[in-house]
Amino acid sequence: MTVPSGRRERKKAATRQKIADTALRLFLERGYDAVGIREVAAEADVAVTTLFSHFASKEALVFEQDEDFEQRLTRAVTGRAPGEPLIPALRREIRALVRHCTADAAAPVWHMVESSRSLREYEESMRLRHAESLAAAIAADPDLSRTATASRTIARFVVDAYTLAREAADPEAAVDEIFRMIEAAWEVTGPGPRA
Amino acid sequence: MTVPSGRRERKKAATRQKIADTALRLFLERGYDAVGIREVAAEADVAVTTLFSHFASKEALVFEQDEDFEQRLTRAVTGRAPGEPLIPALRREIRALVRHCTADAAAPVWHMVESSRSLREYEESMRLRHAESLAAAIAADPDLSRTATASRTIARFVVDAYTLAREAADPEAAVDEIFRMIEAAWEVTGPGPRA
DNA sequence: ACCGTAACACTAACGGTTAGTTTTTTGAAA
DNA sequence: TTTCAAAAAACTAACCGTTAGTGTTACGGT
Repeated sequence: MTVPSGRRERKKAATRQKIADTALRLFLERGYDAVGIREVAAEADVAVTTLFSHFASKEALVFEQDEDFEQRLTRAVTGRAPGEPLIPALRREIRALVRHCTADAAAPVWHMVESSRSLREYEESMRLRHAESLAAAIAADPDLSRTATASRTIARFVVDAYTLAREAADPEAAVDEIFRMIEAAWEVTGPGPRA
Repeated sequence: MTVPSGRRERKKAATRQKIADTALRLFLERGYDAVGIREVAAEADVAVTTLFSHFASKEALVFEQDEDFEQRLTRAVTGRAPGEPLIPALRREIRALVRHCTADAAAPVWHMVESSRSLREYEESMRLRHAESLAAAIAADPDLSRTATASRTIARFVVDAYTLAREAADPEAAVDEIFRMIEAAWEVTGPGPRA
């Protein structure tokens, strides 16, 4: 009953994937802004309303699996080795994420994002949501016990690091440089009373 | 000839102001999302195309004088007293900006911004532009001589401080708390070779 | 075999935005 | 004053993303 037995879920997932694949292909072929929603829907052979039942907006077609990013950040906090300090764990994760998105395979997609104003804006507000999740994870960790403001601030800084490093000439070096700054900022926020 | 003699400029500015005033009034009266562009234009007695020749988007109607913010940030850097260190100057400016926008008079507008998704997103991407300007000002100051990455990072942090402090329970205290973190982050970025 | 419902389709519209074109206003030269 | 170029504004008509309203089909449990 509550476990719809397979076929429906698979068909739905297939439809979603077909839409996302078609969209990304068209966007890369002819440019994000030059391809309309009606066109994507037609090419994927679905109705426009169906497309919007799978994706909240045109931009969301491009950032299909953005929940990965959010989960990887929060898990870098909640799932780090016992006793491991926060900042190195986050640096490791950001490093991996930056390496992944500056890899050659991801280059065309990233170029597309940079070239469209609406995609850039969408990504930024997406990152802010991620920063809020990260802040919640940090604030919830009893080993850290920072103020709400300190948690939110560090979370923002970490997400900033991702965005800034990606755009730097040497992304890996930029991650290190920015994380030295984040580390220092974190140090001056002493743990609260019952550390 | 190349100096259009007054009246034209004044009339243009008056039209712009009338549009902005009308828009803000309607937005506050009935809600940002509930008021359409065609309605604003009709009430201001201008054509829709005229409205869009003065403002790039509906959201821009609300953040009419956002260049103030940008200029105040960059001038806090370029116009600070000789020998005055960067971070205190920026903290002072951010303090003033936060105080200004959390004042009672600004409360209705700010509430409106918070209640609309598109306004929130617009503001965030606006702040990023401001951060880039600030980064340029920092990078251009020979007394500071930091790397491009360090400049951009600190600029982001400072703009983050504004956004985060505004939302904090005690905005003034939050500015101080966040700026202690920023100060520490700044310290670890030693000045370059010819300091 | 039957029914509830999840997935999808279709039509039609709404609201922001822009292109294309034409009219009015303005500043200054002739 | 008349004239003229250009700026400002108007008007029309659309484009595009998005949503509401309303069926229709395909599943899955009973």
